[in-house]
Amino acid sequence: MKTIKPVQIEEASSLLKLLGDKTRLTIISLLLKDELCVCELVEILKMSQPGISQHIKKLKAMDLVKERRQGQWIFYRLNTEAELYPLLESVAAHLPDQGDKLKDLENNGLRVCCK
Amino acid sequence: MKTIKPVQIEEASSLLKLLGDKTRLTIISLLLKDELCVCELVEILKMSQPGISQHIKKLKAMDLVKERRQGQWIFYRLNTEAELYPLLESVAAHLPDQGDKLKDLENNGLRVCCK
DNA sequence: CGTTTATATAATCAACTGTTTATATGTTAA
DNA sequence: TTAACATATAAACAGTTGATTATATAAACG
Repeated sequence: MKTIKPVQIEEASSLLKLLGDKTRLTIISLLLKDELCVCELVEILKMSQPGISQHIKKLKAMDLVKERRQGQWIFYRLNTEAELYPLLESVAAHLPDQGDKLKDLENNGLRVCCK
Repeated sequence: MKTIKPVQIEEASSLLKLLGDKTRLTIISLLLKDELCVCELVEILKMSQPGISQHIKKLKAMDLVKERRQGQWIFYRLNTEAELYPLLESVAAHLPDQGDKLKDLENNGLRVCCK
């Protein structure tokens, strides 16, 4: 059994509010499998590009994701060193695997490769 | 390591949205220690009685709490058999203990005893 | 009965949220 | 430099939310 360092209720509720949105929670569970760029998320979530960017912005504001620019793309990944990451991880452990969504994307030739 | 039965992202995000409110998250963490009635929560959270009732109503709608009437009071407790309880419990494990709040209440003679 | 206490519901409202379209920034390649 | 692509930001807007006050329901008790 791993020891858990508690977080303040205020911080916890802020994180949970972010996760309490279907789109963002899906983004998080996808990032759990692999880093992704905005255009890939647009395809998977069938949502406008600015919509995705807005969600990413909120996740960044809570220090939950890191970015890595590669050419014209910006790849986002979970920040495993975030103070709230352990809580995020505990939540994620209850979510269904999203690997199939990435496979679908790849099969449709929409995966941004060249990493 | 306990096996986790995954829940749909839709359900999970609904629960997390509920928990993503400071007041409700505090209520949940208090109920983790003991059952409580509305008037006790009003004292602890310094909020209007209808405000508390509205939050309780939302928690009930998600089957997260059970109630037990005793005279004029209605005591609420967590429903440990709820489908989403395991996720709730995982989240709660990261929250600070709220035992002191109940102690304070007791010391001020505001605890509804006679249980 | 009427009064007090506890809780629920209704109505209201300001603030916030998630989305969209339009536009700006920035990188790549012709 | 210009065109194409990826992402960010701005503005707008409908829908939701968390709170309050006012009122209703219900139990306890004189």
